[in-house]
Amino acid sequence: MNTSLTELETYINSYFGIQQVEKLRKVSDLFKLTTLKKGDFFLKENGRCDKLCFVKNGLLRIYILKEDKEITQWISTKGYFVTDISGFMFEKSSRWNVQALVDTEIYIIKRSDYNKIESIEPKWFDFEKMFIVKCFEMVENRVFSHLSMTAEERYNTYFDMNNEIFNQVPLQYIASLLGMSPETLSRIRKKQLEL
Amino acid sequence: MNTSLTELETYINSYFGIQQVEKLRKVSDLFKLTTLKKGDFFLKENGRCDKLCFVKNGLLRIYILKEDKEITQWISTKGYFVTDISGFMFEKSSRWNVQALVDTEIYIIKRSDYNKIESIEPKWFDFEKMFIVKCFEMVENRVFSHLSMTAEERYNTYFDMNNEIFNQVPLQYIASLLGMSPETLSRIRKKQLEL
DNA sequence: AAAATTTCTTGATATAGATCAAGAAATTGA
DNA sequence: TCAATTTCTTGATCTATATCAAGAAATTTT
Repeated sequence: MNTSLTELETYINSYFGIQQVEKLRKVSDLFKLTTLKKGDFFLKENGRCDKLCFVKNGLLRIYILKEDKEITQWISTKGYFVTDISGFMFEKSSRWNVQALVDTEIYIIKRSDYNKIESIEPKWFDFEKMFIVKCFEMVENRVFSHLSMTAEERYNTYFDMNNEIFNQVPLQYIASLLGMSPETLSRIRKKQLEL
Repeated sequence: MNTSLTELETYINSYFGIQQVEKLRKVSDLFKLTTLKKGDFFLKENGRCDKLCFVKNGLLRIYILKEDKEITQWISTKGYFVTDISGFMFEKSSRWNVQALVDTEIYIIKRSDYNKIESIEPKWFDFEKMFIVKCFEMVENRVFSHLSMTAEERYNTYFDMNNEIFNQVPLQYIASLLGMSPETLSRIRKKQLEL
């Protein structure tokens, strides 16, 4: 592997395992760079879900409206692949809203182009499967954190992995994603400062 | 599709989408029927994880020991496929314990045989991917339930989908899986009876 | 840069759910 | 079938976290 890979190629390599430079180029050419302004949506609840994106920079919030409350399921930073995976894979409409929290650059691939990848890389199915399994594992860990940790422990774990977003994102969203109220998050953070 | 399919074939058909009777027979022949006595383990934490099983009847509990407490991640009933998915796929050791809660009949497939399926059914990768995506969706829903529901709401949702296991399983395990104490579960159930 | 809006913090209070303890009920096993 | 063990229930109490409210701080808009 030489060093002339683009950022996107590097991520495709590391997430999906494609090795050959030529294939990486062909696959990454299927992605189109787009800019979302703060507040713009990549996906809307119940809307079409025929694309996947990769965050080049900026922040995307995945959330849903439930009984007049916004529940933030996740916040994706630079380097994440984002879509409503089951909407995308099963050609259903999106369950989630995906909205830019700040001006955000994303590489978008349409489903029709996504489906071409297997002809570029025959091992694609295998790579893709492994990728989805990793996603599964990550979500499974989140369930586990709710079965076995306090709010403060969940905060600490999340903070250790994601500290760079705390000065960019309204904390209320992080509170929601961690399953606690904004006030509780605020108090936990205060307590941590005092130590 | 005729009606002479075995139970296992029927499940493989409905979970993975394989249609042809001949292929279903070949795939299901890779599974070996085994009986676990109550208390026997299918997988052990940190043990080998080179097999997947399908529950013919009985109950398997997936759990982990954390700081002297058993955290029950899931209970699988008849019709579930069970393994430590990331251990199985990535050839790592198992993260979970999987133990029979009652005498349980399972069909076991070894990883080496599992890997033969793609030669029987060329579309296997696709079916398998869809299956994993469904698993992902299910776990994602569980996360969402912890972000947006009370203990009682989680109980109700779970009960509606799984009421048949409530008279077979120690309730403490169900409490753990729902992320609440046994006492809380007991009180919620009492309250529901009173309505 | 001031006004308007949104977000965050903090205190007071409420409450869901945890913990502890003990007896009741159910299950297992000799 | 009776004793031993495990599980469940219930009450009392405690605690983590939610809610409400109001002012402070930060951000956005004009």
